[in-house]
Amino acid sequence: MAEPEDLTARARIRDAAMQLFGEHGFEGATIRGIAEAAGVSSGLVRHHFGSKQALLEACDAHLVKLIRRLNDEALAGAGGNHVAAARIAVGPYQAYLSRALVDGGAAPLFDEMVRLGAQWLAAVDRTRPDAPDVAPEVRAAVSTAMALSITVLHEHVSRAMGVDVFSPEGDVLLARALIDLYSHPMLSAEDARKALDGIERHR
Amino acid sequence: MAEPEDLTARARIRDAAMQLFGEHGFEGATIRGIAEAAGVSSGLVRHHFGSKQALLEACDAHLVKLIRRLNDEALAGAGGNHVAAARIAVGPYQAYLSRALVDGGAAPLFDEMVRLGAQWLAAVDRTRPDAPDVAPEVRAAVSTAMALSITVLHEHVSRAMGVDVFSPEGDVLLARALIDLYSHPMLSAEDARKALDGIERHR
DNA sequence: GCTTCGACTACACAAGCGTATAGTCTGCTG
DNA sequence: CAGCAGACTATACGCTTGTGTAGTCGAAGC
Repeated sequence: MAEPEDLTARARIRDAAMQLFGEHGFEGATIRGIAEAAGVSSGLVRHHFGSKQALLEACDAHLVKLIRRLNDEALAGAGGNHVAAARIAVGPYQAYLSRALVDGGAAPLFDEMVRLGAQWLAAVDRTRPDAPDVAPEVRAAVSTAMALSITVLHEHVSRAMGVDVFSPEGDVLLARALIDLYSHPMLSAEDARKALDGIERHR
Repeated sequence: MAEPEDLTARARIRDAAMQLFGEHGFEGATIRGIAEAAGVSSGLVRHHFGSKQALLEACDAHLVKLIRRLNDEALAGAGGNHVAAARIAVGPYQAYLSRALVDGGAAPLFDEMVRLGAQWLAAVDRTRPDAPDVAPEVRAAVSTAMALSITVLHEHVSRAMGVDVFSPEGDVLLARALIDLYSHPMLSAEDARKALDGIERHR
């Protein structure tokens, strides 16, 4: 990322807003605080973005653009390893992503990730012996949420793991844990059948 | 749950606070709004809880007590089916749970869920052929986060699934999706080995 | 050289916030 | 009956908030 002093004031305000929105939430962050963090007057924030709500929307749009670019890069580069997808490095914007998802502002972003996940799922399904029990988009929705959970709950995951998941050591440990979890089914075939029977009986 | 008019004013205030904190976040919710939702004056909120911060802490404590009770019931009743654990029905408090987790207030709650998950994981490990690659507490942390992701991101999961995950139909669909996902490894043994080699090489 | 326009600041304003205080009402205790 | 404690309300006080307005400054265009 560029040095702060190299960015235009508009970009500096947006970056500061994403950090403070992520830290304190939309209501918790103040225009004056954002302006100070960006090194400008509070009036300039209004001059460039019009209102606090519009500033938030600009941040959302910026995040979508950013993630889309990261997605394209990852798709072109790593060849679509989905273990990496669970460790999305949105750099300094993780907190903002979490807030946006919980506040409900990141809906288009989530939907796009589901679309990407469904694509990959369809590829895996072709090499699968038994027919899946539920529609691909449903499984894609659930596994997308699970992939995002590491980012959204990174604070708690880090505390429970004893290492910051976004540090180099934490990243390696997390990757190994994900590989282990993803390569070992938590339910045996008979357990799955029993669980399904339980659902049918329950209805 | 009891009817609102049967509860003491203190309990009504706490319930209203949990709903509004969950809906609008800590800063977004107002004491006056909470008081109105509870049908009392704003002064009474202060009389019972002292401050907004203390009210939040009382809500956190109430949630911990509530989840602990639900956990005990589920453990005693269903026999420890962990598919059910991913569909924690915290009733009308789902939104509050999500906020608390993202705001960082629900740390003890998350930790307790990890402890419970680790316990169950240890049981599964005993019937596992190969030795796990990473420590149980790490895997427990990751799978706890994944289990919670459905609740935290329920809005997005529901939208992507086309059904509200907390409705009866959505619950069944979600359960079947989880059983399918949990009984089919996303990574084959060789894929896992390749991924692990990739990590080693990368270091 | 004068005008124009956009970046930018300083200051003012009304509204809403959490908090504080004074007081009322009710039921219990001696 | 008096006294008191606790639930509860009404109202007020600073303070911060988002927003609005007036004005400065510097560069580009004619």
